[in-house]
Amino acid sequence: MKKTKPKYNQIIEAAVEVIAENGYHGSQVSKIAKKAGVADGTIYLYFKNKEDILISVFEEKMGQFIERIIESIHDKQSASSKLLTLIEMHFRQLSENYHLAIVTQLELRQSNAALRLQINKVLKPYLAVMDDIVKEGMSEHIFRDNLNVRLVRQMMFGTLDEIVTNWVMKEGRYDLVSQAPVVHDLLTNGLTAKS
Amino acid sequence: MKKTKPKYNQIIEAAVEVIAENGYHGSQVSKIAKKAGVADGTIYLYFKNKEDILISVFEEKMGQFIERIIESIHDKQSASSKLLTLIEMHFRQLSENYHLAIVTQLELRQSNAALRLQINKVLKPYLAVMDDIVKEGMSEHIFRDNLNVRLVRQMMFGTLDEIVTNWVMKEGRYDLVSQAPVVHDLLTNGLTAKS
Amino acid sequence: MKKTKPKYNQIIEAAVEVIAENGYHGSQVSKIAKKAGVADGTIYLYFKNKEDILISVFEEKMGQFIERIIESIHDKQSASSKLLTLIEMHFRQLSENYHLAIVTQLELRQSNAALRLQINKVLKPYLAVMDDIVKEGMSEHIFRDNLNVRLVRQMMFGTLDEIVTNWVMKEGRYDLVSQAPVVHDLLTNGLTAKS
Amino acid sequence: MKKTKPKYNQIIEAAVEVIAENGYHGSQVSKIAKKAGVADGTIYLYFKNKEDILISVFEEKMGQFIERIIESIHDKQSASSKLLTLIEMHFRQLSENYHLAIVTQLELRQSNAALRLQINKVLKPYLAVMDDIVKEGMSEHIFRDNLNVRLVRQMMFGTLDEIVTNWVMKEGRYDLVSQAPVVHDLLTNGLTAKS
DNA sequence: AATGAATGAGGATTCATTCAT
DNA sequence: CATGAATGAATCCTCATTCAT
Repeated sequence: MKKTKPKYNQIIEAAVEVIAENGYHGSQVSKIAKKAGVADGTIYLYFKNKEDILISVFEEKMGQFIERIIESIHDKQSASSKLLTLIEMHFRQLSENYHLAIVTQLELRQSNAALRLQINKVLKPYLAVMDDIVKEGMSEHIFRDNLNVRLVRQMMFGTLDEIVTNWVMKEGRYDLVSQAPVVHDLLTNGLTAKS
Repeated sequence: MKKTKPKYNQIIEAAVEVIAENGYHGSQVSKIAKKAGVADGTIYLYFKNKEDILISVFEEKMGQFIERIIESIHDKQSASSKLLTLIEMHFRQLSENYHLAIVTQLELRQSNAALRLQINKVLKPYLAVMDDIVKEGMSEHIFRDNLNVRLVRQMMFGTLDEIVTNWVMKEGRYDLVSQAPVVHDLLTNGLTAKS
Repeated sequence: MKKTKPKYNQIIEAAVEVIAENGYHGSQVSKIAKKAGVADGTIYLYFKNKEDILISVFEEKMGQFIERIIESIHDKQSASSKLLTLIEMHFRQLSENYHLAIVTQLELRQSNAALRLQINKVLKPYLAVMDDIVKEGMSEHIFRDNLNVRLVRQMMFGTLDEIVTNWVMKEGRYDLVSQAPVVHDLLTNGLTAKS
Repeated sequence: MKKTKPKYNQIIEAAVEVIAENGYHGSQVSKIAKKAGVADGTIYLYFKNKEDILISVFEEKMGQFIERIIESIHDKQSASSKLLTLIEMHFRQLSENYHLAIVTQLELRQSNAALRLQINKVLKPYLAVMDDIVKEGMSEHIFRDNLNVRLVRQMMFGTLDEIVTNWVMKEGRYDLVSQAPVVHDLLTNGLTAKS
């Protein structure tokens, strides 16, 4: 049976809340400790340093984020429906966790180069999922067979990321999930009018 | 006639270089002053505070950036060729100014929420140009007539931004400008195979 | 009958090693506990606090140190030969226990004033032995009869201490014990040429 | 004309007082700054870090200390009278500056290995003066001609150092300078009764 | 206009000690 | 007796900004 590490999770959850509320630079370790209900020093029994808290937050949360997306698209039949599901899940998960959305879209980007390298490493599996969908669509002949996978994936990720960031900066005042089909349509069919 | 304000420009140019070389957090006001060849205190005769330097850097540089794009697309006939030109110019200008690319794609994003609001304000005219192209394409019936302009523009900007950021993080080791036609094709035609 | 208290001695020995290897300020209680093979908390079943460990180290080690010197000089006939033996034993014991020498000559001196008062108390019997030799020499008329015992003892101890400290700082790269006769000669006959 | 660097000297003097009063570990940078009448940050315009303050205190004070001794013995005729003067000056200077005596005899020894290396470097010229006196005495045939200079110097320095340390620990309750002739006599003539 | 010496607020981290088990 | 997870106080240094010259 897996040990639950309650303190570790308390600190992770507290960090998300504190960063979302106070911003990256306003999030002192003592503030996170207080919110987590532990002593300052206890933080350092579970994390190497402050940066390690942030990396761990991202790893834990993105790990779940990606797992759920993989699960959801698993039983979808076509690359196209997989893409739609991915977009929906991407929007839904961040919609349903506004604090996390603030942290991933705004605050975590204020980190330094070293931390961003770690973040990119965590993102890799997600980008690989996108790559797989593109490749699958190509072999299914649903997508064009001469696509530059890297560029397509950058379009996909860049589009989703920018849309969520705008939504967060508008303080989540409109519905994000309902836009998934439109985004899916734009990505698959482009701007051009059908002749 | 506009005064040339040589010190002002010296400081702006110094700031771009210092930030590109030392990163956002390694760029102390004293370092910028030294590179600009002025005393620390002189900075505060031209800028309200450190944040004001950064905003001004972005305003000056993005101002030129956008102006040149507007100029370039001015004589293009169709929305589609305007979009291609915009993509080319976006890639070309950042390709040709690697220091600026580092600053806009990586370092300036480490700033706090307040600064990023300012940055978004500066970006507005650029986003408006994109919106206009989309609208023009719709009225020309080159693009579909039921496009959600905001979402399309977020797809466009997100795509370009993500592609340039990846290029910067790969240290500019491949050619960016030559990818413009492919990106244009992806945005206009999407992923789907032509029937 | 005295109980052997194995843990107590384990901790004392571990402390000497840890301090010699890591320096006074690099010797955390947890490090000593680990080397001794006990839990951190166990330390506090045998010692009042960290300072108490250090005092005890000094008491135990200096106790043996002094005992052996007293034993060695016991059967010597004259004050002069007692002095020679004391010098030899002082040098020999620290020579043969380099770790202890580092601790007594360098590391323990980094302690605070309170701890040093304790250390001086432990040294008292050793200084008394020196005083006795001086007094004996005076009553034997081997030494001058008007000596200021305190000053003489400070000269003796200061000389031996400085010589050993220099030797430790030179990392024990030369033989210490063989210098005992010269030091004995200097102390007894001084610098002056015989007429 | 030499610039007086008033702030630098203020900080040095403040450091001696603060360390003498509060001990090495009780001397926070902020306490030194306050006593010197400057802001905390000003300290760092003149010193690299806290350790650098301590090294500088020792350099400045020992520099003067040694200079005055060299000056005083300059016109003395024999090695023996030079030695007497050196002892007197050593005792006098520390007698007259009790704060400095506390710092050099007790507090500075609590420093780490790195700092002690620096201290030894500063002491070198003083030890060289002692060496010169011994050599001079040997060539004058006032001292024995087969003396081990290093050992003699260690005896001299160790003796003076131990005597001053004892005096400081007895809180300066007796006169130190008046003991110089006795110490001089002990060093030159040793313990042995004249036949 | 220009200088640059001086300011002083602010925070991550360590480690001796405790106490529930 | 023994454990070791948890505690929380305590401090050096940086750097944006000011202001007397």
